[in-house]
Amino acid sequence: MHDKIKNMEDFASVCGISRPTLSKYFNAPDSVRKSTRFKIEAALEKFDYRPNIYAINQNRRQTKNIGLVVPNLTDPFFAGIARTIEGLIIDAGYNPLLLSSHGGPQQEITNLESLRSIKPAGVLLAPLGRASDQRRVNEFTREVPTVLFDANLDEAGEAFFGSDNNQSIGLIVEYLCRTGEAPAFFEMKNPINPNAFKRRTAYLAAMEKLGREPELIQVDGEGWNFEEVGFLEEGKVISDGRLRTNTLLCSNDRLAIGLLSAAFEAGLRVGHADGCDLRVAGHDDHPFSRYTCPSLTTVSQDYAAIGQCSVDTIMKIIDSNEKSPEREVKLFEGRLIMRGSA
Amino acid sequence: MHDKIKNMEDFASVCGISRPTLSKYFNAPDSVRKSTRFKIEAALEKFDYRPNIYAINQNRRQTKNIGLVVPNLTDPFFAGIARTIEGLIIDAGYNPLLLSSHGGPQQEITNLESLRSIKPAGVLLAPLGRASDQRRVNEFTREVPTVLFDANLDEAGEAFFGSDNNQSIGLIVEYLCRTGEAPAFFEMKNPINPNAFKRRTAYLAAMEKLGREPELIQVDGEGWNFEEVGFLEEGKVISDGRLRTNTLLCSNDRLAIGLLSAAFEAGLRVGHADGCDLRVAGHDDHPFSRYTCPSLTTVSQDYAAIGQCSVDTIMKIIDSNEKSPEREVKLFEGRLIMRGSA
DNA sequence: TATAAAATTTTACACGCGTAAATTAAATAT
DNA sequence: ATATTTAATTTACGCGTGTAAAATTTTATA
Repeated sequence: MHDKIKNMEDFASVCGISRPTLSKYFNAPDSVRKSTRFKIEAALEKFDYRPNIYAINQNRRQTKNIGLVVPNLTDPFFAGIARTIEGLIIDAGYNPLLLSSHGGPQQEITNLESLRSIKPAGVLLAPLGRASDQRRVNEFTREVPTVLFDANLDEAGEAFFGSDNNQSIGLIVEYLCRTGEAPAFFEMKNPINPNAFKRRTAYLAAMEKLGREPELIQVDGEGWNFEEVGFLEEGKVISDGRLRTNTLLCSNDRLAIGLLSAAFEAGLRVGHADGCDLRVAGHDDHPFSRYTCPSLTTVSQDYAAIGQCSVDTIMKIIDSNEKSPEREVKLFEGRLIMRGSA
Repeated sequence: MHDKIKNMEDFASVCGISRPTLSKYFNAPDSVRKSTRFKIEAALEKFDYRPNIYAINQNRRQTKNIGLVVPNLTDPFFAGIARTIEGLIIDAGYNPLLLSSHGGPQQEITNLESLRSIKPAGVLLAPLGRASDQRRVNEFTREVPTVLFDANLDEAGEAFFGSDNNQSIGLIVEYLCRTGEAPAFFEMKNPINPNAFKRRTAYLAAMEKLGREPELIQVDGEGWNFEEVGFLEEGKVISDGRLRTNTLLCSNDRLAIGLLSAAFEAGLRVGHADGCDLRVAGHDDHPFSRYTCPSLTTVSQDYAAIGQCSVDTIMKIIDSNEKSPEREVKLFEGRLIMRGSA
C-alpha cells in the first residue's frame, strides 16, 4: 500500500495524474484544475513526497534562489536588516540565501562566487563599500541581476537603495547645534564600514551650512571592533583634553557605545541635562542604543522601506527578465531619535 | 577558440582528458596523476568552467552541505557562535548553510524542513529548547544525522555539546557570595531562551551548597527582547523596594544590560566599589558586556571548544556513515569574567 | 446542444553530472 | 627489459526533473 515514493513518476501514479501535470502543480498550484489539485493535495497528505530540488534546479531556466549578502552578521544592525529582507523574499515566493562577508573583501568575493554556483535568480548585496574589491563585484553584477543596498558602489548593480546621509546627518547636526554646542565629528581615521566617508562629508556640509566651524576627531583603529575603538580612543581624547566642544557626533552608534563606556569610566556625565560634561550622539539606531547609559540619541534609518524597495526592484528585474536601461538610485530619509545622551 | 564551455563534456575535450577523469579531479584533485592535474588546472585558467552543483548533488550519494541552525541570529551571541562554526565547517571541506529560527518554534521546524529538501550530510542544531516542537525535531533527527549544541533536547540527535550551567553558575554565585552579599537570581517568569531553567536550578543548588537562602526574582515579559524586559522590570523592582539583597545575578547578559540601563536611569550606582548601591552580574559574556556602564561581570562560555567538538563529531558521524550506539554528551566549563559591575 | 477554450495526457527529449565495469595506457618496481 | 601496480579511458546507464508538441479530454460559452 504505502510503497516508497521515490520520484514524481511514482507520486503521479498514486495520484492518478500524469507527471507533467504534477510538475505544473508544484510550480504553480493554481495553474491546474481545482479537482486535480484536490486529488494531489489528498495524496500529499497520505504520502510524504517532495520534489527533488536538485533535479528541479538543474532543469529550470531559473532557480527560485535569491542571494542576500551583508557586510557583517555579527553586527546586530545588519542582522536585523537581514532578517527583515529574508521575510520579504520569502513572501515573494523565493528562497533567500543569507551570507555574511564578515567584514572582509575576500569573504565578500567568496560569497559572490559561491552564490554564482547556485545560479540565483537575483542577488541583494550590501557591499563593504570602499573596502570592496570593486572590479570583481562589478564583474559579478554584470552576470547576475543584483540590487545594492546600504552602501553604493560606482555603477555596480541594477539599482541602489540606501539612506540619505546628507539628510540624516544634517538632521542631527542641526538638532545638536540648536540645543547646545556645535558637535565635533568622532570617527575612525581609516574606517572600514560602509557610509563612513559619506557621513564625514555630510557632517562637513551641514556645519558649513550652519556657519559653524567643523572639527574632525579621527582616531586610530582597524577592523570592525567599533566599540573597542570608541572606548580606547575616547579614553585618549578625554585625557588629552583636546576637545574644543562638549558635543560629539559619532559616525555610527557602535563607536558611540564604546565612547559612552569610556566616558562613564572617566567619571564624565553624559547628557543634555544641567551639570553634564558631554553630549554624545550616534547614527543608525542600533538595537542596543536604547539601553546605553545614558540612552543614545541617534538617527534611525528607514530599513523597512529600503528592504521593501530592494526586494520589489529585484523582483521586477527578475520578472521582466531584462536589465533596466538606467540604474535606479533612491535614498530614504532618516528619523531623529531623541534620547538621553544629547 | 574560446567556445563556450557548457558542461563537463566540453571542458573535458578542451583539456584533452576524459570526462570521468575530470569528474574524479573535481571530487578529489589529488586522486589524479600530477601531469593530468596540471593539464586540468591550466585549462581552468583559460576557460571559466565550474561544475553544475545541482547536477552534482543530484547524483552524489551525499551532498557536501551541512545545516547550521541557531535560535536567533539577531542575538550577537549566537551570531558569533554561528560565525565560528561556519569557519570550522568550511575547513572540514563542507558547505555550511546558516539558518536562524528567529526565536520561534514554527520557524525552527520550517528551517529543518527546508534543510531536509537540501539533503544535508549532517546538521548542527542549537534548538530553542523548551519552546521547541520536540516531537518534530526528534522526527527530523531520526532522518538526518544531527548534533545538538547550546541547548539539549531529550534524546534528540546523535550528541550534545554545551556549557555546564551548574559549574558556571556555581562559579559566579560563589564569587558573589565571597565578595559581598549573596545574589538574588533575576530571570523571566516564562523564559523562552534555552538554558534558562537549567540556570535557575543551578542557582538554587549553588546557594544551597553555600548555605545561603536563595531569592528568585521572576519578572514578566515575553519573547526575545531581553534588554527591554530587564529594563522595564528592573525599574519596577527598584521602585517597589522589594530587594532583600544588593546583588543580582541575571539569567543572561542581555537581561543584565537592560537592568543596568534601568539602574542608571534610577540614579543607582552599580559596582563593587565603596558607595555602590547594587552589584549586577550576568551570564554568557555577550560581545557588548565589555562596554556596559559599568562593564559587566559575567561568565563566558567556551564556544571555541563547543563549536570544535560539534563539528568534529558530525564529521565523524558522516565519515563512519553510521549512527553511534550511544548518545554522547559533553559539557564545557565556563570562565569567570570579572569586570566593574560586581 | 454545439462550439470554443482551457486543461490534461501522452510522448519524447533534454539537463549535466556520478558511477561502475572493462579495457588500455602509463608509471613504478623487479 | 619485463612484470606489476596504478591511473586513465571508453562505454554505458542512471538520477529526477523541466519542457515542448501533439493528441485528447474536460469545462466554459454561446
